[in-house]
Amino acid sequence: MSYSRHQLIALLRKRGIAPTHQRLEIANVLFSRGEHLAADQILTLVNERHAETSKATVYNTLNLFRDCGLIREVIVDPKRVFYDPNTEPHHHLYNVDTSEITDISADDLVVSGMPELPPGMVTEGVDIVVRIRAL
Amino acid sequence: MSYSRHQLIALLRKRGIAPTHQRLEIANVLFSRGEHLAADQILTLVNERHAETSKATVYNTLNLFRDCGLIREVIVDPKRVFYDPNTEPHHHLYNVDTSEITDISADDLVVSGMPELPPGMVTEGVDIVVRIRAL
DNA sequence: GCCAAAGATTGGACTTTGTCTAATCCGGGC
DNA sequence: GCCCGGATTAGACAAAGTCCAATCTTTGGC
Ligand SMILES: [Mn+2]
Ligand SMILES: [Mn+2]
Ligand SMILES: [Zn+2]
Ligand SMILES: [Zn+2]
Repeated sequence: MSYSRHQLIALLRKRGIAPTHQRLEIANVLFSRGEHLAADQILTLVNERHAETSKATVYNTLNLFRDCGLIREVIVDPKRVFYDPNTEPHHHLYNVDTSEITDISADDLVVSGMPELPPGMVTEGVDIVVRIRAL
Repeated sequence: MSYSRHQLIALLRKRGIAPTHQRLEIANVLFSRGEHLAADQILTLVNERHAETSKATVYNTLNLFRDCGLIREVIVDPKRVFYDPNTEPHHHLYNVDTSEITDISADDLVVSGMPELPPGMVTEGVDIVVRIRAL
C-alpha cells in the first residue's frame, strides 16, 4: 500500500505528468493511504510536517490528476468532492454520519435493466452509492 | 401534473407543515413541474412574476421539505444540490454536459449482491446515477 | 373578527469550497 | 551556469449555502 518515490514518479510519467515535488507529495497521500480524501484533507496531510504546498496547487493537481485519469471524483457529499485513487469501476458505501467512504467491488454489486440511452448519448459511468448510518 | 392551491395545502398539512404563501409557491414549482431543480432555479421561478420570496426562505423551505420527507435531494453535481419532488425509490440519468436529470424507475433498474453492512448500520438508501454525455 | 404568542420571513453578513490571475519560482536541457 | 516554459503561489474572487436579529404572518383562543 506504500509507494516508493520512483514508483510514484513512474505513475505520473506514465500519464505524461511532470513529477514535481508537490505533485509527488499529493500522489503519495492519495496512493499510499488508498483512502477517499477531500481537497482540504489532502492539503492538511501534505503540509503536516512542514508547509510547502499551497491550496491552489492542491486544487490544480487534483484537477490535473482527474483529467489524466489517474484518480476519480466521488460525488456523495453536497459539501465537498472526494478523490479516489482507485479508477477501476467500483461502487461506494457512504456513512452519512461520519462522511466515511468505503469501496464496494463492482464484481459483487451488479445492476441489471439499464435503460437504453437517448440516441447519440453514451454512458460515461454508473455510480452506485449505498448510504448507511448508525442504528 | 398541475396542483391546485388546496391540493398543495393538503400536501403540506399532511406532513405538519404550515402552508404559508412562500411555501406554497415553492411547493407549486416543485410538484407542478415535476422536475429536478436546484435552489437558485427555484428562487428564480418563484419570483418570476413578482419578487416575493427571499433566498433564505427558499433554502429554509427546501431543508424543511427534505426533513419532512416531502422531497429528496439528488447529489450528482458537485456544484449544487438538486431537489426531487419524487420521493419514491428510483434512480437517475445525469447528463454531464447539460446537468439535466431524468428518472429511471426502480422497477427497471435492479441491483443484486448488496454487501452486508457493518453491524449496527442500516441502509438509508441506494442511489444509482448513470452519467451520460453526447457523442 | 380581534389579539397575542408562536412561528415564518427577510436582508445582509458570513462561511466554505473552489477558481482565477499575475507575479515569482524552478529545474532539465543546453 | 543560464534560460525558458511550465509549475507554484498569495490572495482576490465567485457561488452555494447558512446564520442572525429584526420584522412580519399565521393561527388558535376568546
Ligand atoms: Mn516534503
Ligand atoms: Mn405569488
Ligand atoms: Zn472508491
Ligand atoms: Zn428523480
